[in-house]
Amino acid sequence: MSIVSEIKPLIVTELKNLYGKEPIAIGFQESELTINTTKPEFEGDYTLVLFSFVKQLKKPPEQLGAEIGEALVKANPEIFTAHNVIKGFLNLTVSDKYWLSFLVANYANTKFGSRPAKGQKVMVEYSSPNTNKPIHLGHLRNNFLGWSVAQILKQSGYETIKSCIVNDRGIHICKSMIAWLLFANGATPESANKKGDHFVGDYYVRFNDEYKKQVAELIAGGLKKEEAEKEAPIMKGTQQMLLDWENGKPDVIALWKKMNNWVYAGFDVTYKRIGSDFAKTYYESETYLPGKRFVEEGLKEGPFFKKEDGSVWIDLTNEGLDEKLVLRKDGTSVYITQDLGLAEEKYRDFKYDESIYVIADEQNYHMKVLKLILKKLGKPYADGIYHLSYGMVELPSGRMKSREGTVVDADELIEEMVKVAKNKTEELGKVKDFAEDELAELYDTIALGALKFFLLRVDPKKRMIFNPEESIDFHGFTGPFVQYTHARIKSILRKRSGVGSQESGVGSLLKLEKDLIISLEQYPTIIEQAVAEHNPSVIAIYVFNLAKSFNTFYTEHSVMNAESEEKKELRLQLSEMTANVIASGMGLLGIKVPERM
RNA sequence: GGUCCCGUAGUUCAACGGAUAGAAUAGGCGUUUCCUAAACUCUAGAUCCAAGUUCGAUUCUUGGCGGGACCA
Repeated sequence: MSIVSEIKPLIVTELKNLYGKEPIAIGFQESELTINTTKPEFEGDYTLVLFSFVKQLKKPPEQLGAEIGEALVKANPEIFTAHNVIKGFLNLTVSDKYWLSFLVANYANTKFGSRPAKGQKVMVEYSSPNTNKPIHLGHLRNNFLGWSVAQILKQSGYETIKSCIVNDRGIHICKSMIAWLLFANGATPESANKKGDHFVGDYYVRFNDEYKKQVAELIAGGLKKEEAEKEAPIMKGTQQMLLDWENGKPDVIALWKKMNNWVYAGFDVTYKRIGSDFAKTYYESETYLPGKRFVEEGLKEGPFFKKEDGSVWIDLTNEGLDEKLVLRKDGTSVYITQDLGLAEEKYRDFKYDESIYVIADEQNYHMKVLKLILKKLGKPYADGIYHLSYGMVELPSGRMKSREGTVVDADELIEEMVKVAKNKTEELGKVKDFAEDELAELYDTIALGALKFFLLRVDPKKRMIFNPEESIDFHGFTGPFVQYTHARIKSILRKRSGVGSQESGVGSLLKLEKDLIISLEQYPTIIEQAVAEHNPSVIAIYVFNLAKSFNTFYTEHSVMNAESEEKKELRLQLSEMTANVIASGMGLLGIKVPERM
């Protein structure tokens, strides 16, 4: 229960008491009330916007505000101590007593903001890599988002199932395979001393180089560009390999398994490092056939229909879209075919209430179609499908392009960040007594904290720009800033001797103390917002503001050398609760907070 | 050709239709015999354009201009 949700019914009650009998006022709804935190330049804590009542009650806002304010203070002296009206805004001051009792009740509660189980199941599908290349920056945004959203839901009382669909089949992996056959001479990740995903990715690049070369040669030999692209031997070989794969040719299957396993071994290392985990992993090689069956079954009952050439379609013109192809004329599946099958399979496996797909916004149309088709088929789980659409990560120079070699590799980026964390830490020299493994852990915590915070602090829906230089910054609106605040608080708390009394015995609060409590009090509301919007950035922004609020307080007022024992106790409670909320909020983002740094 | 998304300080991001549009960073001025200066304080700086709805528009509507994505 937050203060705002506590205030609202009180206001409704007073509105009814004051104006309920007037014929014009039919009813006052909590949902119609606009309550904001009061802007710092005005006196008060929370503000009721009066304009919506002005018309209804035909009273000037000043009079209206005065009447409501007076009635509220009179009826709830424990909560409100003062009010004032400026223009159309009623500013209410909440009593220090209220804030103090809130603090005493919650400062030691490390679960503050968590909710009891709701009995609802949510699947979160995220990460979903291709097996032909290593994880890059764009995947990182996906991974961090998916993990964080799942964590936020989990702490809000939902049962969550994290899943991943691996795109392990198709032309792309065949390209890596054929390049390996042609150029590797039997090399392996071990023999090349390379991470498996990078190793396989290199052959994908190698394929493209060779392909380009062959195309150029053919064009020089007189072929048109289109023909050359079709006729290049390496491409023909790849297409043959894809057919062989579908027909289950043993040596192709064996090679495919071998190379995919190299990739998985590489992915595992990265996943472990960034903290991604999955309760269930699906593989496209296993879901594309059920996808076809799914369509074939739907064909019997409509709404799928077959055209003369044998291709299968669904008509979405009534929904404002076109006819969509769901099975090619040769019976092979298209992208959406396997997604239909997978949706069915996921529901059968877990009977979810909601199924979140963390997928880039270039798939908006695709996901819309997927949901529409399932709805049209009358699937009970269709409404529960939610596309968590996120914007692409771009470089200052524009979109990352693998062909131009501008893709930011995840492993390299993390290494780079760790290096910067190490240099900076050594330069400051605050943890010289740390053992080597403690140091390594700290560098990882800071590096990943910076990276995760950077990618999660922006509204997922928005495209974002990654500037390599700025992103590595550890100052300002960054993960390390928040981590540092936490470490400083912990440093204070370590100095505390014994257990303080529950009641601090302080009667009133200073401005900065109160600001901090108000900020702390908003944490549960912020989580609710993050849940409703499927948006971790509100937590990142909140936790940053909280840290800033503490830092301002910290420089102004001493905790251990407070003016009195009572003040000291109060500030210890404030510090402890701030540390708890920071740790909790950062935890929701998948970011660790150090005891020292 | 059709559908969708986005335009806010130099830059990267905020702002349920609410008060003088917030931060961070880069720039300028300061703070360390006192709990960690990866911090804090002060300063300067922005809503793409034009209409409309509204007591009130960065937010909603329409039309431009600019950028991006997708579909056939």
